[in-house]
Amino acid sequence: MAIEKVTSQDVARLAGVSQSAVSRVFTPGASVSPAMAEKVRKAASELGYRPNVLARSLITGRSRIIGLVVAYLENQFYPVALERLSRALQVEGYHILVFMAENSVEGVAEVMQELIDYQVDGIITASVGMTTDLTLRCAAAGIPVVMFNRGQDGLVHSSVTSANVAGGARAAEFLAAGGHRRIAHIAGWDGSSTGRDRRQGFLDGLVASGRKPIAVIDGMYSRDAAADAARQMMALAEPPDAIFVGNDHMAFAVMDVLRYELHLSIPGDVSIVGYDDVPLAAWAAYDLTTVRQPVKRMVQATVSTIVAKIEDPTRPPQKIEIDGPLILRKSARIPEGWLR
Amino acid sequence: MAIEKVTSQDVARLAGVSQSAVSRVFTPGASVSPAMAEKVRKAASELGYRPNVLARSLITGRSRIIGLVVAYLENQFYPVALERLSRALQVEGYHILVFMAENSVEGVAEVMQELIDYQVDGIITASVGMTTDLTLRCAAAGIPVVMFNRGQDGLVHSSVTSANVAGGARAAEFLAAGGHRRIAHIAGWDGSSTGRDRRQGFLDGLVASGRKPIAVIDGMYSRDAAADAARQMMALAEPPDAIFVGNDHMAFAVMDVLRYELHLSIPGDVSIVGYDDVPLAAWAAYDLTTVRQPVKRMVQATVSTIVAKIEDPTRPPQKIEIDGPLILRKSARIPEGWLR
DNA sequence: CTGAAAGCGCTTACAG
DNA sequence: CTGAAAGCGCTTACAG
Repeated sequence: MAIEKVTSQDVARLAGVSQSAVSRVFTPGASVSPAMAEKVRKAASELGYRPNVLARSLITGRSRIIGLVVAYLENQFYPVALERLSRALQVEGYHILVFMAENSVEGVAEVMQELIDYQVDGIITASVGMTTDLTLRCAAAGIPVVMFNRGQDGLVHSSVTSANVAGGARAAEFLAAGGHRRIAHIAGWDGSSTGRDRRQGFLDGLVASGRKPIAVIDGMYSRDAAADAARQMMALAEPPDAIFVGNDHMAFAVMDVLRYELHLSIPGDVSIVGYDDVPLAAWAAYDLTTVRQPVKRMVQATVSTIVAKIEDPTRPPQKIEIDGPLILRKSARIPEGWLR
Repeated sequence: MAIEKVTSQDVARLAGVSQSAVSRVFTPGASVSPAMAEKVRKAASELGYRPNVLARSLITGRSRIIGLVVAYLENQFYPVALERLSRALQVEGYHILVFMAENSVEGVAEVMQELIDYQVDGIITASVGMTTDLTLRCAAAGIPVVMFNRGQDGLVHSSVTSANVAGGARAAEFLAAGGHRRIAHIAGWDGSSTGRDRRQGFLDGLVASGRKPIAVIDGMYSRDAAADAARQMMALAEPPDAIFVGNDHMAFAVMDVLRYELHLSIPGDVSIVGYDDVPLAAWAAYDLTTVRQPVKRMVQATVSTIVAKIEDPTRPPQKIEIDGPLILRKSARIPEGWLR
């Protein structure tokens, strides 16, 4: 049933040339005469021959596989990024091998091991915290790593994030300018750089406007945790009139609690600002004012960084930060005369 | 900087045994003495050795890579399925190589070619229509294919779907029992078996209740197309009082149009029933009554089917259909005494 | 430009 | 149980 695999040998035989010649025809940049190329291509297409990428990788040391380590896909930001990353990488001749990780040290360790087994040319991590241990092991194995949407203190790996501190500050400034008096923050996971940076930027921004948050709770990037945080905050004697939420995914949960459990109006009773601008944020049901993460440019930067590093392993790691605008929609009161 | 790769040779040298012995220790089922295993493992862990999966695949003819062809990830059903597929396959020792396809014949053709280049052990397609051409080429290359959430007329490949005809019928029966008088359908893409089957089941179910739909429009599994369809239907002299929508992703768009453009109440003015039961359907903002696709069981069936077929290529293709319940929420009037 | 040969890192008969 | 050897399908110096 299964037709025999056709190899460069078979093509060589049919074309009446050496096997090396066949290989050269399929190796960009190798020197072959037009006549040879012609003959070989004809035979190849007759047999339906294509080079075995895995065999090639054994000798070139390049698998053209990029490992993507990701912990969960419920937050719409990640599927969107995955789709874009995959398409952009395909254009460069790479493909993504998916590794779903538990967000635990052992989970990530196990995955890293498998990544190495598959001889991936590079690793992109998304939505995973990586410990220094693993970081070092990758460096030891000589595999370039780019952290997508997560930063790192040291300068071991490259990372691509949006300008989270600035974004958080922008949210603060906006909410302050909107005349809100009791501003709270449901933060992104404190174990992540994005969560910490957005919180930091937000608090700094508030201070710059001469204010302080009335409450800050870690929402863990989880719907349930964020919903609980919202309930807690709204049970305060003086509940917030504005909440900056660490990402859209949590903001949706918060909005659901405010509207459908507490029967509050948004932004009438409480203004909500999110972070990410996932497609769902633009749907009428939420219509969420949010700080956009420029996924397209983040993906471009990620792809070009990792490709460059694969081609030249001596390249130093880069920290890339891309600024994103505040997208005005209907979930937060817009300050008079606000022009962005 | 990049530490040298450690090979089975290196381990053999350190352990003072032959390279084949090292290989055997890492080959499940090969015969090695406990003493040998002990020695080799010690040397291996000392050097941080792990077998090169790609080199292994060259000789075994098994890459332990499954190609996943998927067209888009905006519909939350697919990221959820991707995550579950990936985790389940990881347990079986496989990983997913992602191929984002254009939903065109050429797009899929190009992708199929690359799939073969990477020597994938099997292919799972999701959200893609495949033409018979490609179908045959895969068979020719001897690569097992399982179509996830899409059926096929012939019996060339295996497929795993939910019981779409039955599901559509269930929706019809439910809406009819709810006493709706003007029932319409925004159908899934007519080019897909799921879209056609759900429509067919729905129409049959309506007939069984002695009714006919007042309108049927192809929503193309697209938010925009579905929204347009909703606008068209609601502009009718006698607009529908219930709409069965071919999947949740479109149903959300329809609900947004009804509520926020037309200021109608759901289910007060119009009942909505969807299909899939994606996580978002349970969120309070939509609270969508929908026919569940049992993703977990569909994934299990997909994984076991493809693994079995890889292990025994003579296995005949299978068509697996898994029944899913109607999940009652708040977007559709519940008939009195309705007990499921 | 072209071919013969070595070798990438493994697995797997084949002897012993 | 163990080792020497062949070979998976390629790429790439090395001669010519």
